[in-house]
Formats: sequence, structure tokens, C-alpha cells
Amino acid sequence: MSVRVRFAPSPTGALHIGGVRTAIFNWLFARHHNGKFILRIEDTDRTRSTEESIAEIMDAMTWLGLDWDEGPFRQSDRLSVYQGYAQKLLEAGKAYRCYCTQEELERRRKGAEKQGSAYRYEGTCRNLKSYPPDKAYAIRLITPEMGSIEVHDLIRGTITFDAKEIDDFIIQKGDGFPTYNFAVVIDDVTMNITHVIRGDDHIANTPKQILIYNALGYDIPEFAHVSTILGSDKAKLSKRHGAISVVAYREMGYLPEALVNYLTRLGWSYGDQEIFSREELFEKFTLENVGKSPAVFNPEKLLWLNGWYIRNKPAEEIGKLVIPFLEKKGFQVTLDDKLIKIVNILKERAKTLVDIADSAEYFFIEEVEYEESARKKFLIPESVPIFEALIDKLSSLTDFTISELQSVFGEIIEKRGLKLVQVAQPVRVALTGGTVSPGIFEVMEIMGKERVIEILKKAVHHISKS
RNA sequence: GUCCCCGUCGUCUAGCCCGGCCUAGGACACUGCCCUUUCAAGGCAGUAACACGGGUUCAAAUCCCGUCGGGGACGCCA
Repeated sequence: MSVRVRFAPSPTGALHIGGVRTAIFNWLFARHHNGKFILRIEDTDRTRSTEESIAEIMDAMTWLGLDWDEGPFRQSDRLSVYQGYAQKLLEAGKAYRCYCTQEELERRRKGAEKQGSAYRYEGTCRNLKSYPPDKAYAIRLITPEMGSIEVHDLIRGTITFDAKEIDDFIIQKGDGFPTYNFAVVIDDVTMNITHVIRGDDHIANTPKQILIYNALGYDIPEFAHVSTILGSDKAKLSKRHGAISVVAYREMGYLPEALVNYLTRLGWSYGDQEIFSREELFEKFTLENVGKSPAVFNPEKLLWLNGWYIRNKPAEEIGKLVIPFLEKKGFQVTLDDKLIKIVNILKERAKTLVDIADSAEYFFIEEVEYEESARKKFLIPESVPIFEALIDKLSSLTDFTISELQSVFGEIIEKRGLKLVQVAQPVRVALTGGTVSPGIFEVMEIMGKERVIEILKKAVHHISKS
């Protein structure tokens, strides 16, 4: 039987880091086994589900390259399916109508809590002889009173639950909607899901779901419960920990491959390897190498990986990606030779696309803005003769290339008995406004002869004026 | 409270199933050095962990028991 897995988010907000890792594991598992990856939207919570959220989930998954083979299916489209199955169980005597009111149940639950124990439905309506004609009812599954339920988990081994811990739980609410546990099972059955890979917060639901499979007479799929992602305080990752939505990472200039690589390695490993191409992931990903213990999300390592991917991607591609970030800063740019050259020297020292856009500023800006401390230290009267000598020599250059520039600088430092740094730094400040930039010859070459001379003259003017 | 899961450097992890090759390996971060026109990148080196306590064994990070710690679940939410 071929592998079929699903990712089933509820559309009640942004797709976040924790959720998307579950999606990635399912996706990789499907690709590894040449199976199908299905997207299913669990939108039975009508008050909290939104269309925007559905759109955002699909947008984020598309950006990450998590292509799904079927779906998105929506639970809200399938109400009658659930009701049909619930009816079947009712007729088979495996479930019963419950007329207990929610208020009454709430009261009993409170009472049990006061005693310090968990509330379990006592089966009040289990053997009802007659039904009140017009009253709404919930449907409860008849569950075994003794014995144990074993969950076979591909990551954790066998987990055993005592049947006594599970009460006759509701499978269909008073309004005719299925409860989560019921809908999940029906969906997984009807979609022929072979492996249920999900977060470990669902472990406690699993025995209940197994009971539903049993009552319906269907085969139980394989289960794999992946550990949670934690924040730096070891609590479950949430908004408190800063940016956690996938879209936020796109906006911060992260590359999808970096995020996928990082999130996959969080809880999964393949020996000592850190960097994986998409194809390698497909080939190497197995559930055996998924760890059991929860992992703390480490933004620094993600940043490092992102830098790695930026450095190792061709400048043309990075250039294309960086354009929207430059436009956001108000620069109109196209993917031309100049931009590619700029990206080429900047990507070596950037960790995000935002970094590149920020440090590219001086190539596009009209007037160089000097950083105060840099200006004070390097745009001083002593620099004027250097700048003037440079202007003079550069003016007569026909080839404005790195090697030509190198020899011009060489002549100047030799004549004046200076070190290269003593010339390079003032020039750097004059051209870029700061003390940090790529190699000064590269910067000059990209800026071009006219622009460089113009800027150097401005610097001279600036010094003499102040 | 009950049930369940988890526990190797600060963090992600290898090793654990099938005890010895572990004076516990790699990566991020951090520190130092090298390279160097600044900053990165790169190279080299360094700091840093088997939660604790009992067993079993010639030998335990690895097997067993207990303790402690962290997390999750206990809904007519998903």
C-alpha cells in the first residue's frame, strides 16, 4: 500500500514555526516513500476559522515549497459524512444519545475538580429506554470499562493507556457537528491515510481515536508523534517568544530553503550533517531518525544557516529576491548587471536579504550620509591630500578596474609611506559613509569612475567646509 | 490531582535499540590566533554535557529500578 499522509492545520491564525515543522515532516515522509501529501483544513470551529487564515497557510506552504498532492479539503464541506458515520454507530449500538445538558456536565466537572480528580462521564444516558422527542442530543461512543489500549508509535514505541481513563466521550455535538476526535478519524479513514504524523500534544487523543477505529471496524493507521518546539524558556513556542509565523520570516529576509533545512534538523538528524538540499532531504528523511525530546528553537542557528544559503546561491537569484526589499526602501531597481555585481559582493557578508538591502543603500542613494563617528575619524584635513592625489590619478584612468585601482593605490601609499588601510578607510567613509563595506576596490569598480570622483570631490569639499 | 511524554555541552544533536572502539564526536553561539584594506567569509585552537541515586556487569551515556526536573493532555476547542 502506498503511503498517504496529511497535514491538518486549523485555520485560526497564522501558520507558525511549530505547525509548519509538522507539515515538513509529513511532506518529507511522503516524498521519501513516493507517497501522497494531503492538505486538509480543520475548520469545524466556525467562530475561530477564517478565510484569511486559510489563504495565509497555503501562501506560506507554497513559499516554502511544501507542495501538496491533494486538497485542500475542508471539514466544513463534509458534515453529512460525519453524521452518516455517527448514525451508523448509533444503529450498531456502539454509541448512544446523550441528553445531559452542558450546564449539568459543567457542574459535575467542577465538582470533580474540587475533589482534585479528573471528571469522567458516568454514563448517565447509556441505557436510556426512551428519548425526549424534541430535545437536542449529543452522541457518545460506548467505551470499554476495562483492559488497556495500546498506541504503537513509530517514534516512541508502544504507549499503553488504561481503558478506565477514557469515558464515553462525545463524537457528535448537540448542533450536529462532529467533535475533533471523530472528524479526524473519519477523515483519515475516508482519505486512506496510512501514517498519522502530528504533534505530541495529540498523544492523549490517540487512544480515543483508536476506539473509534475499532467501533467502525477500520484498520488503525501508523502513528508518529513528533515532539514540540520550545521557546528559550522551554515553554511551548508562542507569540511571547517573538516572531513565530512563517510569513514573518519571509519578511525578515529569510530564504525558504534555510527555514526548511533548519526546521527539519530541529528534531531530526542524519549523523553530523547540517546542510541538506531538498533532494537529499527526500532521500534521507526517515522517522527512525526523528528524536523524542522537545527542541528549543534557536534563532542564531537559523540565521547562520540563512547566511550559508545566501552565500551559496547565485547572485542573480539573490538579486531577484532582494529587489522587493530594495523597493520597500524606496529604490527603483531592476535585475541588471550592476545589481548582480552589488549582490555578489554583499551576499558574502549578509545573513538575510534585509541585510543586503540595507548595505546596498550607498550604491543607490543620491547623497552619501556619513556616520558621525566615521566622519570624525576619517574625514579630516589629513585625508584631503590623499583624496586629491586619488582624484588626479583616477581621472586619467581609462580602465576603471580592480587591478588598475590597486596599482593607483599602490603608487600613493608607496610615495607617502602609508599603509593601505590608511588610505582605504578614509576612502571607504567617503564612498559608503561608514567604516564597514566590501573590498574598497570592488565598491569603486561598481560605482564607476565618474561617481567615485564626484563623491571624492564632495568629501574634500565637506572637510574643508567643516 | 490523574494520565502521558521527555531528560547528552548555553542551544541543535551523534552515540543508546545490539554495553567495551567515548579521555563522549559534530554544528550554532562564545573566546583566542591566523588570513586581511574595514567587515564578513575561511582556517586553526579553546571553554563547555551523559539530571541525580541505587542496582546488574570484569566493564554502563548505553540495560533495570527509583527520585528529581521539564513539558503536554485531561472540553458538546481543535
